[in-house]
Formats: sequence, structure tokens, C-alpha cells
Amino acid sequence: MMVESASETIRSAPSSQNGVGSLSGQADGSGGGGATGTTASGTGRDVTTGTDSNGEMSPAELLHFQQQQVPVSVAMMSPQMLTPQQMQQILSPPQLQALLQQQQALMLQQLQEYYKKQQEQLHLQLLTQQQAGKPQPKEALGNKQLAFQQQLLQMQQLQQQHLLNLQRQGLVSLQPSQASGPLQTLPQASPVSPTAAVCPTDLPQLWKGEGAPGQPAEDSVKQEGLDLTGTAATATSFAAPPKVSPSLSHHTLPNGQPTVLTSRRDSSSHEETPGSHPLYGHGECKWPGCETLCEDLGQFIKHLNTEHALDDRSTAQCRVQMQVVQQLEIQLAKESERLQAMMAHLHMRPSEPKPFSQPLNPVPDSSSFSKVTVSAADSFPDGLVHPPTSAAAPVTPLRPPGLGSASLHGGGPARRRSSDKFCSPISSELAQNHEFYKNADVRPPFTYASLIRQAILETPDRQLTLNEIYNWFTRMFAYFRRNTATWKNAVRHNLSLHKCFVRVENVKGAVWTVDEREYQKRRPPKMTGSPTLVKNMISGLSYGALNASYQAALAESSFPLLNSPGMLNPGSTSSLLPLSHDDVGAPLEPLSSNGSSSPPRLSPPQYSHQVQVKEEPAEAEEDRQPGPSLGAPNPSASGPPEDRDLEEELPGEELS
DNA sequence: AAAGTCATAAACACAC
DNA sequence: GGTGTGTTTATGACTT
Repeated sequence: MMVESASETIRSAPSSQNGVGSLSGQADGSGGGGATGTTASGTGRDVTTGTDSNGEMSPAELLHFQQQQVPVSVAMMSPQMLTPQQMQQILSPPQLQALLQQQQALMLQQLQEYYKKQQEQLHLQLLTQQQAGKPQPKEALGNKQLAFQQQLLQMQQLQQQHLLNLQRQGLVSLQPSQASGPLQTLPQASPVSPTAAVCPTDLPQLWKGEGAPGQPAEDSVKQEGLDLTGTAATATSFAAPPKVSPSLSHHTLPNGQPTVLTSRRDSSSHEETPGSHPLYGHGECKWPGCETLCEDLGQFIKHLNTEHALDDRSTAQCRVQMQVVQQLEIQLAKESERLQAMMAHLHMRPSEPKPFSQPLNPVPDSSSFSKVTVSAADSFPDGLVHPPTSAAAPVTPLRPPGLGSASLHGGGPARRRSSDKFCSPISSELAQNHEFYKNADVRPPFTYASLIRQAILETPDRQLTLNEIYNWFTRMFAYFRRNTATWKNAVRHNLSLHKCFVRVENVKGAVWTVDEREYQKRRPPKMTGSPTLVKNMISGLSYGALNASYQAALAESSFPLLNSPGMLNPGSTSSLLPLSHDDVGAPLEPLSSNGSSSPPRLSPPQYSHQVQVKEEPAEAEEDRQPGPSLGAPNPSASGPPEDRDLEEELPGEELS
């Protein structure tokens, strides 16, 4: 009371402090570092803005440089994750152009290589099988081919669509050579393959770059030794994912020959016309970020030698480019695997047509089209299930073949209702980028609430003490290893503020649980945080994360009802979270069923599933749990539903 | 422009 | 008194 007034007045002063926040925030208040306060705001931000690639780069500068390059990857994924506006915000026009061109070229190239590769493979397969006298049902093969071709088509369509979208958005002006390729080749089959929307989610992992442990793809890339001259690592290497469907994986290489060779040749053959240079096109230098006009090849060569000589800067740029390529390769690998899974599958049951071609509505509006559909499809079940143990396992993006098909269901056109994808984006995103967040000082693109929930749900008991939550944060995110006061306060704040978090008294103290129902009640997503997120992430630095983040954020935002049971099919449900069993069974009864719905299966008290207080909740437990009353602040859940918490999860969770 | 979200910051109350 | 927990309120940046 009195106190309050007092504090209030006091507060007015501090409000200015917010200035601090906003200060850093000018770019975005909360953002980037806002939180992380001092440090971040100070350093981080300046960093982002400040650097200009100078001639020589110190390690730090190099880092900065990479940050600057962020846009590269951003642009790459952009269509799926950012609205054009956002992209434009982040990138300067020239940058945009350059990046997009680069992206187009790369994709094209890789697709073509991939295509060839696959053809070879098929050929080989056919031959082998025929020779082996194995009366392999031609039908099966035929189907395989069909499926395969469809997949390829799908990929191409995806690219086409992608380019079109870009064009439509005015983000890029298609250039004859680049655009024409895919466009011509593909008799535009309108239905843009949804699934195709290759999800870049895992990319960030790769981005970890050198350090990343066991990434098959990565490894192969490295082994090949990147061709720094420009054509970039070939995607082909991925055609032979080391661990894919056994039957197929081995065929990859025709003669066990380093794929590289062939592929490289291939690529050169298509790209390099006599008198041309992979880095030279349309009269200008195609070196990332450089658009210098060069009248002819000679001049270009000259330019190349002078401007892009072997120095730190060029090297750094190369590295960035390598990463970009790796990301694409990962995508390709995923698609490839999916394709193989499809083939494998069809081999057994050659009928199933491809479900995915739902006519994709032609992108309602630029901003929406991207919405990473796939992510959902991508999120694979096993997701977070891995206990957060420090198991620095190789977070392989590869999806278990069996699951591959899942994408078929889920992968819907962009705007699809989330219901189809029940996968919790955050969980999948985290699962896939677990290592990344763990090591990179990047702010995760989720709200505190969603993170807290995730932390809780990851535990078998679905309950955590505050301290355990803290630990989860620090364990899972490098970002939360600093500025503890700030985010811890935020965590507490969120716990108290949101109804979905229920405090349960325990003998040993109190634990926090999640009232899934409350959580689900949250209102539908909204495209939060874009710009902010963007800035944050960028300032946060890793663009890999950016990607993932965006993807996740967008995914979430586009799938409001991600848990809606209605659409769930058992199998997929499991993918949801670690809660699997319980969850699957009971819970999620979100909105779909009936607004406020009283979930039939749940007792009024709800708690959807879980919450069994550890040890002995004893009496306390009784009180809160079942009870409606929910322990702490939480009124009857069913009653005042949305009041308190309605936040994140689906929405683009960013923690700005 | 209003309303709603979210992140932050901070004041307070309590319990240990 | 210090620290950890929880709860609240205020603010600014953003989005719808």
C-alpha cells in the first residue's frame, strides 16, 4: 500500500533505466541484449553494428565479420522464415541481392548435382538388381523411380517456388541464367510441395562448424576438402549419407569414387561455360557481398585477384560460404534421406501416392508464405526425449527413415493449420539444435514460458524446483550462463505470472509443474517477434541459430493448435515431447475440442497429465493437484482460463 | 490508436 | 543480515 506508492515513485526513476534496455534497444528494446543486460547491450550490440570488415581481422573481428555475414544465411532461409519486410530490414539491398543470387546459384547447382547423382544411383541400382538376377519386381523399381522422381520434382518445385516467391516479393530480380534453369526445367507443377519446404532447422547444427561432432554430412564435407575456389562443396556427398537406409546407402557411389570428383565435374560442366567463371556472372563479380561490375572475364579475373586475394578476409568469407553450403547440404541430405525412405517404403508397398501435394495456396501474402511448414514435419519424435544429459551426442538431423513418412502427413503447405503438426516446435527445435544452443552464446528463440515448460516436461516427473529449472537453462543454453540475475528473475516472474505453471508443495520444498491445459489455452499465436527477434538473433550472432530460431518461431506461430489431439495420430503424438506416454494419453485437449471444453477425460482439476508430485506430495499435493485449486496462484484452471497465461508456445517464441 | 504480449527491472514479502 | 523464492507492478518495444 503505502509501500507501493513509494515504490512506485521510486520506480519512476528506474524507468529511465529502461532506457538502458531501450538503449540497447534502440534497435530493439528487450532484445538482444537487453536482457543480458549490460554486457550484451554493450558489447553485443555494438558489435553487430559496428564492424566493418577491414582488411585484416583479428579473431574478434572475424567473429564480427561472420555476424555480418549472418544475412547470408538469413537470406537463404529467409523465404521460409522471414517476411520480406524483415529481410529487408536486416539486409541492405545490395546485400540482399548478392545473397539471394548466391543462394539461388547454390541451390540450383546442388539440385542439379543431386539430381544427377540420384539418377546414377538409380541406374546403378537397376543394373545391380538386374544383374543379380534378382527378379526384382519391376513394378517396385518403377515405383521407386516414380517416387524418386517425384521427390526430385518436389525439390525442384520447391526451389522454383522459392525463387518465385522471392521474385514476387521483389527481393530479387531473377536473372536469366539462374532463374531460368529451374523454371524451365520444371513444367511448373503448381502444387508446391510442402514437405519440400526443406526445413533448415538443423542447419544451425552444422553451423557449429568445425567443432561439431559426428555429423555425417559435415564430415563428408570436410573430408572432401572444400573447394574454396568457389563452386563450393558439392552436395553430392550427401547423396551418400553414411547412415541411411542400408539398402540404399551403399549405392551412392558408383565406384566408391569420391563423389566429389564426379560431382565437381558435373557442376563445372553445367556452370562453367567456356569463358566463364563460377564467380562471374552477368557482368559482375559474384563473390559474396561483392557486386563489382566487370566488363569481361579478364577484368573480372583481375578484380578477383586484387579484391579477393588470399587474405584473412577472403578466407573468412570463404568460411562463411562453406557454412552456407553446408547448411544447404544438410537440407539436401534430409531430403535425400526422405527420398530414400520413401523409396524403401514404396518398395514394400508400392502404392501410396504422395500425399503431400496439396495445392498450395499461392502465398496469400508475402509475409506468410514462408512459414516453414516443414518444420513441423521435421520435428521428429525422438526430439527432446533425450534427457538433457550432457550427452554431447551428434545431433544428427537425419530423421529416422520410418519417420520420414511422417512428414508426408504433416508437411502441408505453408499455411496449414498447425493442428497437423502437433509437434512442439520448441521441442523439436531444441532437439535438433541442442548442441548448438548448448555451446553457442545465442539467445534461444523461445519465450521464457515455453522454455520453462520445456524444462519441466523434459523430466520424468514433470516437475522441477526453481533451482532445477535454473540448472536446465544453464545446461541447455550457453546464453543463460551469464547474466543470471536477469534471466532468473525473468524465470521466476514467468512462473508466477503464468497460470500454466503450478507450484506444488513438496516435502522438500516446492516444485513447479505445468498445467498443460492452461498452457494450451493460450491464445493463438501471433507472429511475434519478428523484427525484434531478428535483431536479437543477429546481435546474438550465430546465424545458424537465427535460422533455427526463426524457423521455430515461425513454425510455432503458424501452428497454434499444435497439440490439438484431434489431429494427432498416436504415432506423431509421441513426437511431442518427452512426456510422451502421459501426454499422449490424456492431455492435450486443447481448444479444438470445444472451446473451454472440459476435457472429457480429465477430471476437472485437470492437470492434464502429469503432475505427480515427487516424493510424497502428501497432503499438500492433494490440495493442489487435484484440486482445483491448484496449488498456488492458480485458480481453477478451467475457470479463468486465459487470464494469466496465454502466451507463448506457439507464438513465436522469442525471448526477446 | 488501442489492446495485448513479452522481456526487464525492481520492490516486497517470506522462509531458512 | 544474507540469500533464495515468489509475487507484483511498471515500462518499453512490438505486434495485431
